[in-house]
Amino acid sequence: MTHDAYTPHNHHHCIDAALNNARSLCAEQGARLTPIRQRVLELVWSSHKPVGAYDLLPTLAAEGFNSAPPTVYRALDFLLGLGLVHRISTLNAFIGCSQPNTDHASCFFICRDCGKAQELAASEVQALTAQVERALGVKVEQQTTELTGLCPACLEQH
Amino acid sequence: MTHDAYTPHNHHHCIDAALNNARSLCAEQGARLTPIRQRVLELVWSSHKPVGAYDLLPTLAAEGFNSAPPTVYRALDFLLGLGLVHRISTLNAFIGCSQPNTDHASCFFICRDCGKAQELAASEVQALTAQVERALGVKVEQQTTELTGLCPACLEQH
DNA sequence: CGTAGAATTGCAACATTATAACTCAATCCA
DNA sequence: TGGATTGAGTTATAATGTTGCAATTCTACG
Ligand SMILES: [Zn+2]
Ligand SMILES: [Zn+2]
Ligand SMILES: [Zn+2]
Ligand SMILES: [Zn+2]
Repeated sequence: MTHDAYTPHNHHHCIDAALNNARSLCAEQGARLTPIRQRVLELVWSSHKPVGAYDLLPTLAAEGFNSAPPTVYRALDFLLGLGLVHRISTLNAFIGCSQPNTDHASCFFICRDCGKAQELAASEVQALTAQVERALGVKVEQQTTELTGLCPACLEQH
Repeated sequence: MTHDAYTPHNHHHCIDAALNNARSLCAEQGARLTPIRQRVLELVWSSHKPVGAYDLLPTLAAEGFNSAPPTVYRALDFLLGLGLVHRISTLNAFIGCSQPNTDHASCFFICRDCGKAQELAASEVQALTAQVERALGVKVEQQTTELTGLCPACLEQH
């Protein structure tokens, strides 16, 4: 975790890193990072706040891309498949993955005030998987955790 | 946890227990368990599978209840507020809470094959909250975890 | 009782999120 | 080159969830 969403930083670095990750991952997997897919990834990474699919449409339209829902959802599905973005189910929104090269559960803390989300590589998340498999005799294939509350900055303002 | 969703059992006991819990909780809090609220709770508890809001409409209509979306969503909101049901965000669905008297995070394992969901009172879930608060300096107010995979029975069939 | 205030419900319209079905264009590979 | 595969354009529609307001029912209090 290089940049914390709640710590001021030059966010262009986040975007650049995300694009570089995407390019190398696509090259590696023989997947095509087409203009629209790349642009959608950039837009998702334009902040640390989860963004809705429909939020992207106006920007894409203004830039001359096709901007019908299927276009965006297809791009998002592609990015989800490669693990470059995560879906935040409680918000019906999407956010860039900050560790796209590792197989990991989707685990985020989301500030209910400023909306910024921080991905977590919590060891307890892995422990949870193991415990559930043991307790229930099941096989866990996917795991999403969404924590909501107040980030450090928003805590101070209250 | 009296009944495991993946263990055969007389499910009427689950429904009865849920209704009794609801009645006493409502009495305690001065909340009104109106016919439609009670019926929605029963229907949510009619199986161990999360149920969509719109799935309830036809049944309610057939029983003479008003069956417009707001009716169901209001009943569900009421039940959510009392902690009698949980929302499964990844499925846009609702399921009865199996421990409605305790303040707890929403944590479920959901079988992707048979659809049955089991609520979990995992200690790791609590540990996760604490770890995140420590690591990020945030205040966690809410937490939902959804694990997907195969339950014991469906594991055998594969 | 009887009535004011609050909570609940009925109802119509609408908003948001996501997908289906079919077409055509671009790219890849033999 | 030619055929297969993949990606994108287009239109329509499905699925999920909300707003606003009027009508009704319940509750509390005198
Ligand atoms: Zn950043
Ligand atoms: Zn914040
Ligand atoms: Zn049961
Ligand atoms: Zn519960």
